[in-house]
Amino acid sequence: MRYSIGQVAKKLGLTTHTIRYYDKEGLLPFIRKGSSGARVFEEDDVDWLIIVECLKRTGMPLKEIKKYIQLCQQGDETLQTRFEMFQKQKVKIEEQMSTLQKYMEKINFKIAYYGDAVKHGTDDIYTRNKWLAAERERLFGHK
Amino acid sequence: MRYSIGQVAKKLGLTTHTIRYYDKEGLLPFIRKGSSGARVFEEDDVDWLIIVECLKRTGMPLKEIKKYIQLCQQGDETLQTRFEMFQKQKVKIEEQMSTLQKYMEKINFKIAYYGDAVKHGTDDIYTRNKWLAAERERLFGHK
DNA sequence: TATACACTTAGAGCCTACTCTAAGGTTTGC
DNA sequence: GCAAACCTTAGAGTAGGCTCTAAGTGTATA
Repeated sequence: MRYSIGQVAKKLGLTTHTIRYYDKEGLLPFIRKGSSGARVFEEDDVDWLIIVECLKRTGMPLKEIKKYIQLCQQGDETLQTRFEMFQKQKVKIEEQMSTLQKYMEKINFKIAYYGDAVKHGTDDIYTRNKWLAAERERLFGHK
Repeated sequence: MRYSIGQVAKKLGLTTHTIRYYDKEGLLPFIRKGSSGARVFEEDDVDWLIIVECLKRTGMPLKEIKKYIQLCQQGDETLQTRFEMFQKQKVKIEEQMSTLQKYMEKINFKIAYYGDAVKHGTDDIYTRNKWLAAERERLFGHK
């Protein structure tokens, strides 16, 4: 199966502009053009774009994704490097998840706080921001 | 306890430039200035900045954070709105976590793939990208 | 008193990642 | 054979979020 840029864009939730931009930036080096000059996406190219999306959405800058592509193009000598790259990315994702978890606790505190405040019709200065005060004390090391 | 902009920056892992930028953008409307014109951070102001960081790091644009501040300044009538704002932010974080989880699966697949490839010293085209092929088929609806 | 190191402002510059426009070529269906 | 709906390029513009500079003021220590 072969796909046009528009079909791929639609399926992956990107715009055709964005995909062409990625191509211009060297992120899609394997794409061929048909006789009319239009990009033809083979299944492998779609798989590739899915990986680009995955790396981008987990916080890897396009420049670094490009480096990965260059590693791929250099052949089997870079397999170990590529392996390590994905291991690092995994650690990065784990960090992001635990960071999100940490922020979730603050948000939950705020929800509890505003839940109370809404119930009483006003901010309760006595219970206000207990969690935050604890966090500030942790950062600054005193009460 | 009172803090200078430099002390706060160091503790929160921001630069003084960034904090001044936030102030300029209206994100720190409560900060007072000392006799020499320097910003004086009270404990409440630090707590406030911690919340700004929390919202920003969980993907809220500075503009929207500013709207929250404006709600805070409008008093008790906006308590319900603020409550809902944090509830929405919680949902957003949950979505981010499940998205990360989804991408983590792809990364794990790639790690397994490269683990194999490193072991054999070359890409194995037979097992290559099985997961990705499945994903592509899911998106495009055929084999 | 000198020197270092804070702090201040206004405003320019930068980076990433798009996003869009203009002008045009190709393909598809009636 | 022509309109609609694709596709192409080069390149300009935009948004968000900093990041830095210049020029200056204030404070603290030797």
